[in-house]
This record gives sequence, structure tokens and C-alpha cells, in this order.
Amino acid sequence: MPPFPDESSHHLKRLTDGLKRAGVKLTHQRLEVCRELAGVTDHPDVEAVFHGVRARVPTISLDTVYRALALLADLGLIGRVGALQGRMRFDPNMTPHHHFVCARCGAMHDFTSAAVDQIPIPDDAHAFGHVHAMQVEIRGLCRRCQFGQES
Amino acid sequence: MPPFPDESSHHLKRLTDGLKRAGVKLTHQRLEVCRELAGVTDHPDVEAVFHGVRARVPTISLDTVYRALALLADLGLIGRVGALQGRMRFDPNMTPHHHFVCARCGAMHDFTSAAVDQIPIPDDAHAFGHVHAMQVEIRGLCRRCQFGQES
DNA sequence: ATTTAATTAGTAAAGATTACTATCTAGGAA
DNA sequence: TTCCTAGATAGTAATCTTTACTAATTAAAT
Repeated sequence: MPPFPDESSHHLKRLTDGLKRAGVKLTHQRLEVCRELAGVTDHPDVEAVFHGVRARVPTISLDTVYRALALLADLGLIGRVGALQGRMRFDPNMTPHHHFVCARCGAMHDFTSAAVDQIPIPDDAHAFGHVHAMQVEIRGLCRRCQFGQES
Repeated sequence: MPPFPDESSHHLKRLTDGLKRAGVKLTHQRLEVCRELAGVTDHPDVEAVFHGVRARVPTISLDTVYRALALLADLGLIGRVGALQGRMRFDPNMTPHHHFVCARCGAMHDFTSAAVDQIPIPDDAHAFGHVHAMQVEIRGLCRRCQFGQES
């Protein structure tokens, strides 16, 4: 049984309700992907979700898991983390700064903030290991994507 | 000519000095990758750097650009941004929280911070578009990677 | 100039994600 | 309930990104 059945079922309800509200079909496969996500406390990749769901739905395809996760993320029911856009990118600017990232086109803009830089690193973070740096990421829609539809 | 020749040459010097200090060979190809990075103000992907350098070094291979960028990033002379590890991951936890990310193994841990959440979103960020959320990412080495060498 | 270990070009391989098509099914209507 | 249909899935292929490999080249120390 899951470690926190109440938490888990609460999360599951949140996800399935979200799918219903969106008016998409609540298929067996999507339900099991939601169940998998609800019973997890880390940040699984597609492979991990696929593996977990496959134990209960042996015929599910990887593509279905990809589409279910993309759907949930697009509906704002789960978050994307790690690789946002496909390719890795590099930042030649090594002076302290932060990023605005467009959730749609992936455009990144730098900004600085004395207020942010003054915040001490939370103690909780030190408990996880040795801290190198703290950086703020602001997600949103850039002006291009906010107005015109051009790529 | 570049928009800010002084800035640009300053960045170039920082990169090439870093390579010399690391004791690696300062090849023509690496120099041109540095030059490309120094003349840029955004966050280029490998393709963009490859394209830019190729205009001046038509025979350079994509692999060389990958390796030059990885070298610079490993030496801490440039930053990696966007896709850190290979695969995309998902976060079922939609309550406000922040992330500790291990630079080596990619492990992610959640933490909350009232201090961080109280910071107003910097005005500079609003100028770039419509803000959805602000999230802190702390990079470092997790306990596993800090001590043992196990994957 | 010679030597050597590091680096590169070119290509192949691996890995991750997306696309495609025939088949199937959730959910509404009869 | 049964029928119908738009939407979803399984299985696989294709695409895209990144890494690996090898023979040839080259920086830089001697």
C-alpha cells in the first residue's frame, strides 16, 4: 500500500478531476498514469512512469505515456522539470543573474535582482548536499508568444 | 563588428585564460567556439554555436562543438541551462515549492521557503512578458555524489 | 625540427521524443 | 442497453539530439 493513502488519493482525485474538467476521455491508460503520479513523491521521467504503469497495464505503449504526461502538463495538472525544450543550451554570462523562461517558445532572458540575491539559502537546501548556487527561474509567456502566434 | 567590442573581448579573454589555466590545448576550433560565445548575449544551443563557428571554420565538426562546450561548462567558464540531464521529467507536486538539483546525478529534491515566497517578482521580469510563477533552483552536489562515487 | 599525447573530422551508434496508421474504446445519443 | 463516432491507443517507424569511435591531425613541450 502507498505510504500516504490519503495524500495519494487526494492527488489522484485532483488529476482525474482535472481531466474530466478538460473534457477529454478518461481512459484506463490515463487513469493509470494519474495513479502512478499520485503515488510518487519524486520527479519521475517518462521511463519511470512507463515502467510503473506497465506493471498494471502490460500492453500500454510508451507513446501513450508520453501523450498522457504531455496532456497533464499542458493542462497545468503536473509540472515539467529538467529538460524543458529539446536541446541543451549554454550561458556565457557567468555574472550572477536569473532567468525568465517562456513556457511556449523556450526563449530565455536574463535579469538581475538585488532583492533575490540577498535571500539566504534556505537551511532545508543545505540538508540535501553541498550548495553551489541559487538561481531564480521565472516562467511565463514572452511578449512574442503572448500576442502574435508566430513561432 | 560586434555591438560591444570591449565587452566581447573581455569575455573572450576570460574564456581563453580559463582554458590555458586548465592546461588543455588552445586549438583553433576551441578558440573560435570561445569567440562565438563571447560575441553573443543570448543562450545559444549547440546548433547555434555550430552554425556561427562554421561560417569562419567550414570544416569544424558538430562533435567538436559539443566537446568544446562541454569542456567549457565542466571548467565552470560557461553555464548549462535548459536541458540539464537527458530526459524530461515531471513533477506531480503542484503546491508552491522549490528544487535542489544535483549537478552530477540530476537528483531533485523539493523544499519550501517562506522567505523566498515572500519576495515580490522583480519588475524586470514583468517587462519580458506575462509571469506564471517564480521558482528557485539550487544547484549543488547531493549527499550521495558528495561522498560515495556510486552512480 | 622532432616527438607525443591530446584533439579533431567524419561517421556511426545510441538515446529520447515525436509521428503515423490501423485498430479500439469512452461516452453520448437513440 | 445498444449503437455510433470522435478521440485515444498499440505498435512501429521516423526524427532529432547527443555520445562514441577511429584514423588522421596538431599544439606544444623537448
